[in-house]
Amino acid sequence: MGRSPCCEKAHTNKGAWTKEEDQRLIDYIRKHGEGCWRSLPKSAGLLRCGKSCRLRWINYLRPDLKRGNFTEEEDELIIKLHSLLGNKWSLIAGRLPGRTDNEIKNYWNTHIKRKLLNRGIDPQTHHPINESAALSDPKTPPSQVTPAAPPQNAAVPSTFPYLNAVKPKTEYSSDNGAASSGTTTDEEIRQNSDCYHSYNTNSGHEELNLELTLGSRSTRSGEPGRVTGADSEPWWAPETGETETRGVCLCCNLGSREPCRIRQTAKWVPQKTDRKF
DNA sequence: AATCATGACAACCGCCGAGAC
DNA sequence: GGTCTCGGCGGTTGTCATGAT
Repeated sequence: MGRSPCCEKAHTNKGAWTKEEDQRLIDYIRKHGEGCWRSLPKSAGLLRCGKSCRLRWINYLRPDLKRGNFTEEEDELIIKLHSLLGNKWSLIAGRLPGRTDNEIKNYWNTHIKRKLLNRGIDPQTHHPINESAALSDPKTPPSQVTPAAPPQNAAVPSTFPYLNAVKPKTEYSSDNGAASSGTTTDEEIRQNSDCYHSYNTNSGHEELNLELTLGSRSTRSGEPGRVTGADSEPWWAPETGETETRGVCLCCNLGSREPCRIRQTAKWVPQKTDRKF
C-alpha cells in the first residue's frame, strides 16, 4: 500500500542540529508543550521533519536528561534489565531516570557488549560464550543443554537459567519461521520477573522491581499508572503530590515486589502543564 | 605530518500498533 | 471492518574525534 512520507522531505534539513534550531525547538515547546510533531516544524519555523524534532527533543534537549558518563551501578542495572527484556531499550530506559533509550542503546553497543565479552559472557544470551555456542548449535537438542550454575561472585546473573522463559526478540528471531512475533507480553515479563525474583532470592543478588508494562504502544491511551520508555512524561499523583519521572514510580523502591500503593489509591495523570525548564 | 583504523554517538530510516475517521 | 495518520521503537548509518602507525 505504501505510506505517505511523514513530512515534505524536499524542504527539510538533515544532519546535525544547529544551536539556532535547538533554540527554536526549545522555545516552541516551552510555549506550547510537546505533541503534534508533524505540524511542529512548520509552527516553530523549523525546516525539519517532525520525527527529527521529536528525536532531538527527547534525546538531547529535554530538561530532565542526565548527561555524563554512566555509573557502575547504571551499567549493572542495564545488564540485568537487558538479560530480562532483550533489546527493549525504551523499557530499560524507563528504569534509568534521565537516560534515553537511544543513549542506552549506543552505550550498550559501544561499551557494555565489550565488557560482557571480556567477562566471557555472550551479550545477547547472557550465557557464558561456550554455552551460548552450544545453545545456538542446531545439532544440539535443547534438552541436552544444561545451564551452568550461577556464578557466585558475578555482579550479573549471567547464566540465569530461566531466561528461556521469555526469548528476547533479537536473540531468537532467527529460530524459525514460526517463532514469536517478537512482542513480549506483560504476562511474559511478569512470569519472567517472578522467575528472576526466585533466582535472585536464592543467590543473594539484589532484587529488581520489574513490574513493567510495555508502554511503547500505549502512550496515546493515557492509561494511568503506565511505565513507559524514553517518551514518558512525568506522572503526578494528585492525592499524594508525588511525581514519577519517565515512568519510574517513586513510590516503588528498587527491590519492592509489592504493588505500587499510589497506583492503587491515586489517579495518575500526566504532568504536562508545569514542566520546568 | 600524513594516513589509516577505531571508537563514540548523533541522527536517520523503516516498520509497527493505536486511535481516529 | 477497513484505511489512514501519527507517534514511537529498534536497527543501522554517517560523521567526527582520537589514537596508532
